[in-house]
Parts: sequence; structure tokens; C-alpha cells
Amino acid sequence: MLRTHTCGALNETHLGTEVVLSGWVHKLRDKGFIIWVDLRDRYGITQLVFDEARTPKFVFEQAQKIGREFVIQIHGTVIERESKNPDLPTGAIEIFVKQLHLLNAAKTPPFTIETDSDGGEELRMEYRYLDIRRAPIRENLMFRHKVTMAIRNYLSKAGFIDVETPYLIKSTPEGARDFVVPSRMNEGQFYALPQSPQTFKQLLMVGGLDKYFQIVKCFRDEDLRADRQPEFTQIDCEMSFVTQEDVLQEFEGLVQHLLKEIKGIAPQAFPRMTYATAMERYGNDKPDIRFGMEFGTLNDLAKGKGFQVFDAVELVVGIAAPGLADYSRKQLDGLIDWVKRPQVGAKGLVWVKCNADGSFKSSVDKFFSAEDLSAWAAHLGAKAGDLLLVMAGDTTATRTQLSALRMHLGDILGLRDPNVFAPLWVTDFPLLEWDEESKRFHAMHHPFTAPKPEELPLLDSAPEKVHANAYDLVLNGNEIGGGSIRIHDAATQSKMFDLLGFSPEEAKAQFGFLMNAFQYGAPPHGGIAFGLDRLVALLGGKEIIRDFIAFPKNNNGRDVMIDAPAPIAPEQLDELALQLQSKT
RNA sequence: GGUCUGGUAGUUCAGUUGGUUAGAAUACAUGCCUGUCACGCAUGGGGUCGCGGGUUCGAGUCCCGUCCAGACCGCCA
Repeated sequence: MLRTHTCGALNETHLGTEVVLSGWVHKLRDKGFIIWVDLRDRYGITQLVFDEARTPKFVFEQAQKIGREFVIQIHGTVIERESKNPDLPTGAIEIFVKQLHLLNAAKTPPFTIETDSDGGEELRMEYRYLDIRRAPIRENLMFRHKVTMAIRNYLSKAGFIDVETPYLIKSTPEGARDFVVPSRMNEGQFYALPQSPQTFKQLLMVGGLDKYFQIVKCFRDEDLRADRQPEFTQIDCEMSFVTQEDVLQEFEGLVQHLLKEIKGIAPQAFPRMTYATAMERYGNDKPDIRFGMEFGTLNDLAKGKGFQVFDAVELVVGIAAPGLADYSRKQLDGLIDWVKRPQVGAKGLVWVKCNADGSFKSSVDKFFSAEDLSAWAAHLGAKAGDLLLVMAGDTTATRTQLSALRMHLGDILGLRDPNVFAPLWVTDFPLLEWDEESKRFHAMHHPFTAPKPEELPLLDSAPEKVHANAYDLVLNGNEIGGGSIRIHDAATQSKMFDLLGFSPEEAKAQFGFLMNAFQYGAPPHGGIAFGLDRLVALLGGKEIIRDFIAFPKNNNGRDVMIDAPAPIAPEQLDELALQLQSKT
């Protein structure tokens, strides 16, 4: 037997018990006459004691030779500590060691295996198996397990069936870039890894499974971010014979269950907001509603007063930043520089201080009277002591820029508390999006999203005005889920492909299987997919999803531990009938 | 494809205006230490200053190029 207990199990109730423990040497404290060893495993830390006076000489000498991260097994007796450590669950006891077996020696690790490691990101990724020994990463992975189990239990109980869909599928031109896999048996042909199991889950509905879910890897060959990996996990769900309202209810239930189970938050109905409202009030289709600072349009109040910057543009819009009227000139200039950075790209920023004494001071005093500024303040809901920040320009760009500033101020003012959870549904997305570059429409969600039935006639006359039965679940400024009611008849689907610029032949070649299926009695259906990595990270109070993935990729899509991707042998290329060519 | 930041001891970092033998902390090794738990004390070893080129009497420091890492913009139906 390698162990009778784990390293987190023993306490006062075990005094006098003979035990066998195995684990890693976490820390050594050698005081000469006495040596303490913290023995660590997944479950905790237990202190071992080697005493020059009482421990067998041979065992004591063994203890002098072990090092950090050695794997050892010990036989010993649970005894009471002379000085207890109240910070440890096992802090009242220690093990008086009688036998020590070295199970495996270890090189000195390149970074400390501690909660606050001295290791940098790159090094920890290279030695990820050592990083996983650290409590924070281990706890994150265990937390993720807890979340996925709660999801599986909830969905299974609600009648959803877990079905696996294939990873080797067909490349589609729409959407993100595909990762492709060459086929040896079909020379010159390629599989693609799924960006999502979208069409398969729809076919499962045609197959009559009624309620499907899968916690599934998806793959997108696009550039990475702190919250984006090339392979990521979705909670993919689909239901038959449902309206949008049915889907929202069902999955609001799921997320409430998670908030309750994982975070102990009492269920409350999620607010809903249309896409148009979200853009108008927050300049963003995934608003963070943990804090206010809602947008106010100032066109009526600010135009026509001779300020050219405002008069010449489409939109003048502002927010009221609470309590920032005492910002210094330097701090204001800092904000202006911040919005002028290329990442935000604003041309400038107008500020108005709503002073505590009721007076106003602004960067545009030349053009606007105190009455004007007072009207702005009233319109933006500002109180004395607030700072108004106003931007102007094209509607879309200006909203995006002000939204970035709003989030930045939210961070500065500490209004984005990771322990506060503010979910909401964003609904009524436009069906299509005009792409200037390719001069054609793109599906805003995906090409299988159903238009709102009452707007169907517009598909022919004004497709840009059609809204979709599509919805996103937003949590604290992050899109954590999105879905739609799908098209389930071949005629509408084929019209959709037509609008997206597919010829009938192309549509048939790409999605013939789906159009065929729709001719054999496809039920009305719809669904949703959640980004699991992001959801878990948010529930864990973090924004870096890498810390919740056992073996993540770096900024350039590399796995620095296994050093992938890597070239393949010429024989492998031959077998696949492939030749490399440098891209010059 | 682009913008910004960084790369110096095993690790995390400092390094002034270009100027003597490149430092600190920690880790590691050795010794001491009668209850530690971030143990303490002493001593010691440890450097391709990412790489290549240039300017200079002299480059960790300035210039050019390049590689790597991170954040962001584009991109992510």
C-alpha cells in the first residue's frame, strides 16, 4: 500500500494512528537537530518531523538528503505538534517518521511551486505539469470540473442527450478560418476541424433527438487574445419545437443554476435588451451593466452652437463619470491621450466638470454657456462632482470609442467587481451585416439563423432591415453564449444562401446535406452555445482563460511545452501527396 | 497585417549621461542553529546582458535588422 491517507486528511482525531503517506516534498526546514518536511499532494499539506534525538539515525540521514519536489513515501505516527499552525487544516498534527522511501528524485524545479510562484508566464507554460502542482492552477481545474459537472447534471435532468459529433468535417468558406487536416486515403482532399458542431446539431434535430447537448472542442484559426484560444470548449445545445422564449427560459435556468450552485447567488430574472438599445445606451452589443454611465445623445443640445467639431458630425454622445470633477488637467489630458491611442482611435474628447458649487468648467467654454452645459449634465444624469465626457463622429465608430472609454473608467473607478455578476440577454440582432470589403452581406450570427417571421417580406426589398431571432447571453461585459432559432425549411435556407452571395451550385456543394435534410420533415428548432472557458473564468472571477485550461496555447497559437506546431517528416508529406512551398 | 511593452544569474527584477571587476532578492550548495511553518545566521558557486550587424577609444545602455514573449487593433459567420 503506497498510502493510507492523503496529505489533507489527518487532524487531531487521528493522534496515535500509524499512517502511510505519499507525496511531493513541498518545503524543507532543516534546523540541524530537527528537520521538518511539508509533504504535499492534491488534497493538502502535512508536516513530517525528523528529530535527531528520536528518529532512527538511518532515516534522519535520509531526510537530510532529500530535496524539493522529491516523491517520497513515509511510514509514521500521527503526533500532536508542540507549536501548532492555525492556518493549515492539518496544522495541529505532524507525522513522526519511522521509515522513508524515496519513490523518485527530482531536479530542482525552474520556479517555485507556490501560490505566488516566482515563475513567469512563459516558463510556467513550458513546465505546465509543474505549474499544475501549484494550488491556484489545481484549484482552477477542479473548479472547472465542478462547473462542467453542474452543467451535465442540469441538462441531463432537463432531458438533454449528450451526443458526440465528428471532428473531421468539411471546410466552409463563411466565418472564421478553418484548421484543415489532409486525408491520406483521399489524395489532395482535406477535412476541416469544426468551428462549431452547428450543422450536426441541426441534423440531430431532424433526426428527432429533440434535446441535445455536448461539451465539445471547437477550432478557429484566428489570432488569439487573453480570452481566446485556437481550440476552445463550447457547451453546445439544441432543442426542437421551441420558440425563442422557450430557449431563453431553458438556458436562463441553466445559468441561474450555475450561479446558485457555484457562487451561491439567489436566482433573479435576467434583464433583456435589444441589440439596438444596447448599442444606443452602451455602444456595445455586450454591455457591462454592473455599473451605469449610460450614453446620452447630445445632438439636440450640442449642435448648432458654432462648435465645428460637433456641427459637422453624425453623433454627439456623452457619459457622466461619477465623482471625477476634481480631475486635474494632467489627468484629463491622460484620458484624452488614452482615447487617441490607435487602439481606440478617437480624434479627441470634450470634458465638462460639474463642480460641487453648481458651476461648470469645460474644454469648450468658448462655444457653450453654463446653461448649455447644465442641460447636457441634466440629460446625462450627472450630479454635482461628476465629469462629463463627450465624443463626436460617425455613429458606429464613436459609440465603439466611447464604450472603450466607459469600460476604462469602470476599471479606474473600481466599478467592475469580479464578485458581482450581472447577466443579461441581448436580443433582436440584425440578420445581416454589410461587408464593405467584399461588397456583400454577411450573416451576423450564422447563415442558419431564422429571420423574424413578421419581417420575412423585407428579405427581398430591404434585407439590411431584417432582424433575427438571435440572442446573446452577456455576463459582465463578456459574451458567454449566443444562439438563435434556426431556419428549418429548404426554401428560406436557400433564399438566405442567395442573399449571402452563394450561387445555388455553391450552396448545394457546401450545404446540400442540410438542404436535403430540410426536405424530409425538419422540426422547428433552435439552440445556443456557451463558451465554457470564458464562463468558467468569469465564475472564477478572472478574465484570463488560460489559467482554467490545463494545456493552453500561447499568443502565437504555440504549445511551448510540446513545441507544436512542428514540421513533419518528408515521408509523411509524401504519404499525403503534399509539397511545401515557401510563402514569399 | 498593424500598434505598444518587454527580453540582464536557475527565477523575478534593478542597472543613472555610453566609462573600473554587471548588482539585489530568491533559488541552489556548504556550515551553524533545541519547535520551524515566507524559519534564522554565515559562506560560496552561478552571466552568450535574446541573436546579428553598426556607431564609438569604449555598448547591457545609442542606431538598424531579426527572433521570442505579453497586451491590444484588424480578424474571430
